[in-house]
Amino acid sequence: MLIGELAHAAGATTPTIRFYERQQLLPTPLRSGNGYRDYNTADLDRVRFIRAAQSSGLSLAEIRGILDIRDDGQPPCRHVSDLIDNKLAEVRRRMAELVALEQELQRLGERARLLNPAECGDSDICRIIDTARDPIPAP
Amino acid sequence: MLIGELAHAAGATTPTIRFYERQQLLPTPLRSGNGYRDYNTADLDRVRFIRAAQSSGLSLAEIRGILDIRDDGQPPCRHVSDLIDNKLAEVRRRMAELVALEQELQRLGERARLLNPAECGDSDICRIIDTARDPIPAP
DNA sequence: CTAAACCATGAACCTGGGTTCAAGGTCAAG
DNA sequence: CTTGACCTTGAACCCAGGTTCATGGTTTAG
Repeated sequence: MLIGELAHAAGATTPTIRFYERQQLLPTPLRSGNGYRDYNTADLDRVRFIRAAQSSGLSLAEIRGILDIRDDGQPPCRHVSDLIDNKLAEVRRRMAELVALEQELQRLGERARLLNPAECGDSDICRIIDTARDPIPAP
Repeated sequence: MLIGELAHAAGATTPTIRFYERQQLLPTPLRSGNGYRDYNTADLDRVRFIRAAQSSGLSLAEIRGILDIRDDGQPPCRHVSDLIDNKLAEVRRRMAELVALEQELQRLGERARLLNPAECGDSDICRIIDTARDPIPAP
């Protein structure tokens, strides 16, 4: 299989495959007589695995950790399971941050609606965002 | 005010203040006789504004947009209001992505619990993540 | 025979928001 | 008069996950 075929079949691009090789995510491939990389279905499975793991939020470094265990001849189940638990906790932390950010933005949006542009003096940069002189004129 | 005092008062570091200056977020400051940057309270307000806007999820480029309008003598209310609305939509998109990711990770976590490591052959990389040969042995 | 469509390599570049480094000037206290 | 804590500059570096570029070889269709 040529590199372009591999890339296409796995939903990646040719430079990305070479990049994965440099990052030790893919083994040094065989070469055809003309010097072209020659891939097999195991390589395709591997790239597909990388993309699947990536779409589950794993970083390339974490994926390499899994592949290294596999290449060592061991089942990576335990490691993967821990990785998933940690990632889930991380996703939940990030979601909590986004909820807080959403609330903050909603607060700012309401301020923007209550605030009369004509009342914005030159002394502040933006009374919507600036919380220093906080109070808003009573309606 | 010295740069270190400004940084400290605004909750930033000295290199960050210089960085903001390079990024045109802060005007070229006055210099004291010894060549030191000399800041006033308007500068402090400005840095505080930048930090407040950043903590509401605005990028430095967006913040510069607001400051440019201000420096132009106009009230940036309308622009800021739009920015906030867009940012809110973006945060909600990102949250939806994270919810999907959370579900995916939960699914993988359950798979990990159902899957018997002893059954993981050498033929796959990791049956928890790999969805190719999906079915899991009935309990 | 030539043009298109592949492939090869190494190196540089991108985003964002800074941090770190190297080499040197300034100023107050002890 | 020296030590330490400031300040100055430009340039390089960090993270991740690639993309882009320059230059050149190979193969296939017309």
